Amino acid sequence: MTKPTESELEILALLWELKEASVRQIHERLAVTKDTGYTTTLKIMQIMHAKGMVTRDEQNRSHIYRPDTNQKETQNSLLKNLVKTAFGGSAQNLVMQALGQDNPSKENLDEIRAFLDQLEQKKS
Amino acid sequence: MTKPTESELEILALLWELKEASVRQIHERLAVTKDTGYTTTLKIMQIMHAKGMVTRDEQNRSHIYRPDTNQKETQNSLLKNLVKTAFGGSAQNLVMQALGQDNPSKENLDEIRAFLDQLEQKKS
DNA sequence: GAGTTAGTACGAAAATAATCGTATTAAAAA
DNA sequence: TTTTTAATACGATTATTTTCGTACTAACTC
Repeated sequence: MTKPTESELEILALLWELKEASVRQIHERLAVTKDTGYTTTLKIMQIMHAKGMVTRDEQNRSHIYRPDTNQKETQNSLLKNLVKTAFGGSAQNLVMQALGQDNPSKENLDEIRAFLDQLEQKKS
Repeated sequence: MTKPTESELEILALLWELKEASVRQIHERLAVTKDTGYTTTLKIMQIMHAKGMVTRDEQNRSHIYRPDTNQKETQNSLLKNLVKTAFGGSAQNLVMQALGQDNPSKENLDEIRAFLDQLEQKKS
């Protein structure tokens, strides 16, 4: 599992969200926040396809792409890398930093608490 | 504040940890896990210096480098970026994923709970 | 003092990633 | 049927990052 580049990751995240999409759809989402040409998006998606990160349905003229990269695995590997390189190896440090920055709602907080309880259950 | 590259980040993290270090020291730490030449490490640290990410004491023949990049700010910006690109914008998602992967101890869990309570306090 | 070692400086090459222009063509519209 | 539109393919350029070789020199050793 090779690490996606920054651009690839942006596209992958959209595919995870949308389940499937054409180049045009992806491009329009990207274009909201990023000033990039259509053929650039196309090219990157073609590269992703060549790398096996996505599959595509070529039945129709407009190809439909689907992610073929495990979301959780990829996220974990990125997290692991970030913990290692930027947080001196401490995942807890990262977690607190992320929480502190996010300003979560009461509901979010409770949800995280529930999640913590659940983790603790598993340990026994 | 420009985003450090992957290699720069590795070095920066070591400097955050050590407070100060020579190129040799950094290189020896890096060499444990990474197969890279001494002058490569040197060059990257020179670039970091040129960018103002680190300061250095040139009094002695062997220069001593110190981080001149805010650790928390850098971490936050990296987190924010990761949340955006890989976690569909949900910091909570990232937090849970990180926790689930980390398998934290009872003590860690309690510490995080305390931190959550503290966050909630601040809101009122 | 001569030679060796261990540093820095720095240009340039190599590797990787991102961008875009142009050719081609299928499908839709006129 | 002709024209226009919208899609893919893909080479080539540009930008960025990493790597390394070589020159130079201060300090240490003999």
